[in-house]
Amino acid sequence: MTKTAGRDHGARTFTVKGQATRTRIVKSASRLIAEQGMERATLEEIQGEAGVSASQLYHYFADKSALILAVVEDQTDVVLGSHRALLQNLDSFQALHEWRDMIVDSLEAQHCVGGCPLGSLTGTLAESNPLARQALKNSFTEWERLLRTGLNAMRERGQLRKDTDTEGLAVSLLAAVQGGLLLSQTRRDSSAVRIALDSSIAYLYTLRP
Amino acid sequence: MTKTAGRDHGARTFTVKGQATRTRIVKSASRLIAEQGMERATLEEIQGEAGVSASQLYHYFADKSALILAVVEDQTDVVLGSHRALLQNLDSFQALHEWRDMIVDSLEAQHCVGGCPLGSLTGTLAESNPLARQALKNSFTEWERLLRTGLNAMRERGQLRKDTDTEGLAVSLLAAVQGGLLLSQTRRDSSAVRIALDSSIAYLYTLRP
DNA sequence: CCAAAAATGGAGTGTCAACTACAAAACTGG
DNA sequence: CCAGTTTTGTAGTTGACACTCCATTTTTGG
Repeated sequence: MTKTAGRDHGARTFTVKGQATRTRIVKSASRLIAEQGMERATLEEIQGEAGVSASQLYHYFADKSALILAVVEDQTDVVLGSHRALLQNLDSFQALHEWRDMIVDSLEAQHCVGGCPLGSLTGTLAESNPLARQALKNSFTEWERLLRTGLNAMRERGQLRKDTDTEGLAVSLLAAVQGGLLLSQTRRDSSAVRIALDSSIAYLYTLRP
Repeated sequence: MTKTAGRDHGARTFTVKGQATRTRIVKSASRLIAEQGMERATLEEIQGEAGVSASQLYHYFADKSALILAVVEDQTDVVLGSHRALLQNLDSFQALHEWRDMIVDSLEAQHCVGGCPLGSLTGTLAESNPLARQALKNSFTEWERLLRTGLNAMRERGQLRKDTDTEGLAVSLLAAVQGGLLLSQTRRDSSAVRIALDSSIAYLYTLRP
């Protein structure tokens, strides 16, 4: 008979209070990692930020890399959530510009610190945490799918030529977002991502029927 | 009278042998960091890779962050060096395609591991090491300048319209490189960066006179 | 060739962060 | 209301890793 309390991290059963605590930990970890990088975001600091003790942290996560995985999932939900709203009814170039503004505005809201949460996590985790890399790969694939779906809708509505390669364009747009955010993060200036997106959109204009 | 041997890391004087050792350390550090990320690349491991002792490492570098700064400089030289050759005589769209191939080929040569050394370093250091961020910012600025100069040359040669915004395009191209490499690194598949660059170049084609 | 400086060897130390042990408190469900 | 379970507190332990000390060897420059 196994004592199932404490560190059974297989398929856990949490109370509402427990879920709240778990969420608080993940959100705190996400915030600290985005704001000051993985190295400086120690578990102790995360505990302080979340207002929990070490035992609580290990009650909800097997180890640090499990927490990191939860952070990747959380940031994926946050980022893709904000994009989904705008990309699901991508019916015009106007909507595309609004999408660009959302990206630029949200970067400026954090004063260009952190860049894209998913992009930054990739930089730190891609070569050190295979599970996280896989999760990030899936996140980017889904993001790309959102873009492709939106572009397909525009194409169906006759705003892009029928032979438009929406698959390739989705990758290009995502690359422009990521590259632009990386440059803007480095420079603490949102102009890079704005310019990169404007170029990508300008290219789309040339693909009108 | 100060004993200037050992850990005087202000303005050092090295013998050729010393320089060689220092270089060996930096190269080993660059390699390990690129291949397995900052966290897993401990100083001990770097010592092993370079075949030096701890005292040697601290003979040449004040501390780890000084070594990291040297790594940023080293990778900047390596990356920009390979681009300079191709961008300095950017005289045609053909040359632009060769530039794209160089990027794709060099990523494939390392099996898509590490992505862009500078981009990955940014992901890990931007929010934890202000000096490194500044150095990376300068590196990207110089990279952008190389691109702009190349595009200017193309414009002068009449391959781009006279009113072409080479400044913005340079940023866009750099973003496409960085974003594409990030996605390719995550997927271990070079197609993303190839597609991103092809789109950017396709846009340039629309800017011919 | 010989001092002075530079380069290296080897064996540490201190700190910090991830992780644990164990028990008490607070819930939950019947 | 009570047994079982989940949640939390306190006080550790451990190991790794950045960094140091000092002696010794090698090199340099005059």
